[in-house]
Amino acid sequence: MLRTPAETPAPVPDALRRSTGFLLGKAAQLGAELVEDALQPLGLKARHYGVLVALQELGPSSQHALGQVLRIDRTTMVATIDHLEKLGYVHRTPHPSDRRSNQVKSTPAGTAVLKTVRKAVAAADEALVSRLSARQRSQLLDLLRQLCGLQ
Amino acid sequence: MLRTPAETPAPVPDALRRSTGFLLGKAAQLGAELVEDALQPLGLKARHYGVLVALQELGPSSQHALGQVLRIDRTTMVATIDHLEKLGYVHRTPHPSDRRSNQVKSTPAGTAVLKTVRKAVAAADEALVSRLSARQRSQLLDLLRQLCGLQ
DNA sequence: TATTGTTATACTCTATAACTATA
DNA sequence: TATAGTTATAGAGTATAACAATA
Repeated sequence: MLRTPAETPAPVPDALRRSTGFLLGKAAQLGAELVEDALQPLGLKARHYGVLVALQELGPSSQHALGQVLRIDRTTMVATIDHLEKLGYVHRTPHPSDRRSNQVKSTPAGTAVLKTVRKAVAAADEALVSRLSARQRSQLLDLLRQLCGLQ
Repeated sequence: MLRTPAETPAPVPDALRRSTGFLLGKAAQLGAELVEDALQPLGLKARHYGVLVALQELGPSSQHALGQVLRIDRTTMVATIDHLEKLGYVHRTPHPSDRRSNQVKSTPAGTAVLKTVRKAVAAADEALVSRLSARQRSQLLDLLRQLCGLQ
C-alpha cells in the first residue's frame, strides 16, 4: 500500500475530485490504513475482526456460512480460521449433524480479545471521521448504507 | 474479487453496519467493480484512466510526477505507461532539459479515447449512486471531500 | 450428484533491491 | 550523492482446480 508522505499535498485532478467512486476509494483506503495500524499490534487483520464479530452475532458457524456473510472465499477462509485458531481465539469442532462441516466457535480468549479489538477499531473509525461533525458523521453513515442497499 | 451473487442477500453483522470504515470499504468495492466493468471493453483499468486524466489536466509530465499525483509507485508506473503506449494512447519522449526523465504525452488517439473513457466512468459513477437523490449525491461528495481533507 | 473443507497452484497487484544513465 | 527509469524478484491477497469425506 503506497502511503503518500505527509509533506506531499498530492494535488488531485479535478475530474477525480468530482467522482464519487474515486473519493470513496480514497476514503476507504484511509480507513483501511487506520484499521490496519490499529490491529497490527494484536496480530490481526480486518478479516479476522470480521470473523470474530460474525461469530459473536451468529454464534458457532460453519466456515462456509462465515464466508457468505463476510464475502470471503472458502479457500481464503481456511487460512483465516487457521490463524485465529493458532492464536487460541477460535476452535474448530466437527458439526454434530453434518460431519462434512466444521463448527467454528469463539473461545473465551476470543471473546475477551474481541472487546479489545472493538475498541481499537472504534478508535480507528473515530480518527477516520475526525474532520466531520457529529451530525455529518451520522449523515455519512446513512448515505453509505443507502448507497450499499443496506436499508 | 469475490462478487456476491444477486440471490445472496448477505446479512451484514450490526457492528459492521455501524462502522464508517466498513461501509466505505463496501461502497468503494461496489464502485471499483462498476468502473472495472465499464473500462474492460476498452482494455483499460482505473489507473490508466487516472493517467489519461492527469495528462489532460497537467499536460506532458514525467512518470515520477504522475506517480506522485496518482499515488502510483514508480515501478508500477512503468507497466502502466507501457500498456498505454502499446495501445497508442501516450508517447514517451526524452525530456529536453533533464535527460534522466521521460516526458509522457497524450497522443491524439489518447485524447480521443479519453472522451469515451470519461463517459464510461461517468456512467459507472451514476450507477453507483443510483439509489441517492441529487441532493444526497452532492451531500455525499462534500462529506467525502471533507473526510479526505480535500477542501 | 452436490457440498464442506482442504491443498496445490496460478494470477494480480504492489513493493523492494539493484542496475543504468543522468544530474 | 541523489534522482528517473527500468528490471528482476518477492510478498501479499485472492481465485481456480482437484481431491477426500460426507450428504
